[in-house]
Amino acid sequence: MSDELLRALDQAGVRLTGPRREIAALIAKRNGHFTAADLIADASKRRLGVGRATIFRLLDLLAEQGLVERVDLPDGRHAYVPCEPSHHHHLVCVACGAIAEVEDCGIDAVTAEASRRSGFTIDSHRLELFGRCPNCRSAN
Amino acid sequence: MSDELLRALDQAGVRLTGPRREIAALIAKRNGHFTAADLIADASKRRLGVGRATIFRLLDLLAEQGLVERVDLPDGRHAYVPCEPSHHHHLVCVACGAIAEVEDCGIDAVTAEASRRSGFTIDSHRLELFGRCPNCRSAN
DNA sequence: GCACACAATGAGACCCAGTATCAATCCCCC
DNA sequence: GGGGGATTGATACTGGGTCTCATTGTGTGC
Ligand SMILES: [Zn+2]
Ligand SMILES: [Zn+2]
Ligand SMILES: [Zn+2]
Ligand SMILES: [Zn+2]
Repeated sequence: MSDELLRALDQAGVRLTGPRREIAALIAKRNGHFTAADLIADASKRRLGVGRATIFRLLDLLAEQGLVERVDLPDGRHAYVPCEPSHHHHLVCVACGAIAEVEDCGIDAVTAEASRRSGFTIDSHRLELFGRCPNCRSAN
Repeated sequence: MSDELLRALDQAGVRLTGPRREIAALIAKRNGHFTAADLIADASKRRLGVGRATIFRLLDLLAEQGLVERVDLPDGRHAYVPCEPSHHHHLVCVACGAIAEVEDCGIDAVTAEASRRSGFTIDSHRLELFGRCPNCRSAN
């Protein structure tokens, strides 16, 4: 479950403290995207004594390591998605929050063309796809 | 300058009030992206009596009409970009905030392929490109 | 041009995400 | 097992954005 996250953190030379283990477990138990507020609520519901600040700090750490990625939802909320530390994008179900990963984004051609026309150099890009997962589509 | 915004609002059946005209003028005077806080600062600097709430309300309205688009900066801030109400994306200079528009995003193929593999239906997408404009690149 | 119904405004309180601070505590390595 | 530096949590704080509501301003029909 959360072993994967913990192993990756350990590998990166991060101390595996009690609170971090507990938060990692909370993340592992979630599916789809989640917000910091979700984790804070989870933690308080289970009366783990972890503070808000610690949760934000761990999320920053995980994001740095690419183990989690920030997604900006269409409504402006900031959410996180657990993911592989390689370049890819996310397909977000707007109904239930389920996530699918898009491995090869294939927009290098798009960025190259945009760069040529505009004269900008392009350092990075962000692509998010929003729709409905198979479950939510049929449940409709 | 701001006539374009005002005309579009009028066309949409929105009341052209004094505060809205003033805020539209502030937006027209900006170039590149701006945040709500920027506009609030502008307004207070010129001692226009417009309230914070009015600025947020107009931004929502403009966004609804597609006259302005929300951009999530890499650092998580929410900014706005004045733009045409047609599908397109933005190329944002991370150094000075300059904006270029990418007319044809050309990622329909990407979304179609992602949809096929994942079983999701895709309603919308968001693509943002970050880099440096020609000025900032040479100024380096 | 005038009055009226109703949308819009602004002041302020309010809420929530995220950050800063700092003394107490905990890991990890020796 | 001990020591030193990283981590933690309580708390205060900031800043973005929303809500409320009494007051004002707009467009409209006459
Ligand atoms: Zn779904
Ligand atoms: Zn990509
Ligand atoms: Zn620039
Ligand atoms: Zn597009």
